[in-house]
Amino acid sequence: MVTTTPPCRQSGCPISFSLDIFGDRWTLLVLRDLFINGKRRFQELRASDEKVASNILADRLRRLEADGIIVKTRDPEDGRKFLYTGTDKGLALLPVLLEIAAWGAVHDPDTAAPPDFAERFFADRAGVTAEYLDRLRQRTAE
Amino acid sequence: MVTTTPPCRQSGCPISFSLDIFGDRWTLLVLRDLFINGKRRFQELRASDEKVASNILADRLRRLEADGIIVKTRDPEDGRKFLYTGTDKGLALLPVLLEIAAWGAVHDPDTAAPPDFAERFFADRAGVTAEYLDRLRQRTAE
DNA sequence: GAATTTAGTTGTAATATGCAAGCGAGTTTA
DNA sequence: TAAACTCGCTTGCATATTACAACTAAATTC
Repeated sequence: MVTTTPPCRQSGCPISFSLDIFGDRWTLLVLRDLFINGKRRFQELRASDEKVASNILADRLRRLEADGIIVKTRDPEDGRKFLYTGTDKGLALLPVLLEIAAWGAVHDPDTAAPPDFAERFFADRAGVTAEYLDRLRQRTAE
Repeated sequence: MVTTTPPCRQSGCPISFSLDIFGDRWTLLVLRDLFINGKRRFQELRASDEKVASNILADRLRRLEADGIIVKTRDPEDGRKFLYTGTDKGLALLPVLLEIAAWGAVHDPDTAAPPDFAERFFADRAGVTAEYLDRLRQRTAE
């Protein structure tokens, strides 16, 4: 079985604290799919380009819920499915995700990001972030 | 030996690209010590609160240099030592580090971050980032 | 030139991840 | 109402990564 115990480095450093939660190879990709790509269900998350293993995905979703970053609810339209939704604490990570995306867009010569994304983001971080947040809220309200 | 081959997920996603470079348990902590805590040498980096193993640290420094994020030079004052210094590409990650730090500072009840750090950062991201960058430049110019 | 410091490497054990197969609960079909 | 089908996982096992301790080569100091 996949462990659920965090590394627990506990040095008091806020970066160390954050990385104990999402400083691994998969967690931020899951949050990207949830918060930027608008995915909400297990199978949707599995279908990401990076092909996360189902046991790893299950483990990360469990941790994220335990850390209060997402909540898990049954899909009212199909009782087999669950919906994963970001909490306020989780959505507060959107600026982190976009900052990482902007750096990658600038430094990856083969990026698939929209051509003007990084430029727009650096010119108006708050505005672009709010834009992505609105888009997410619209989709999760459907 | 510790491998040096990156995961190479290559999906075109800028977040995935970035995480291939620093999406592991140690790389961002190394960059924190270099860019925020002003450390420059192997032993200084080893002495971090999180106690990174020497083989892991050596591997991460090697990768960061290969990815053009830091450069390694001999210390002119002591030929046994090397100095690790951020490139422009590397220093462009400072906003990522500070964004992560701000989130951690807000959500860690036991944070050791300065009490007003997150508040100041959210009020003026560019200003606070420039402040940290100046502080770093001063120290590396010594 | 002997002792010390620095920046690592090497071997081995522990831990995390990747992959394929399977399973139980809920849903659809007949 | 029962069989077949989804969905969200779990399990077992192989591989990859990390942790820990000991050791080494090069440069410096005494």
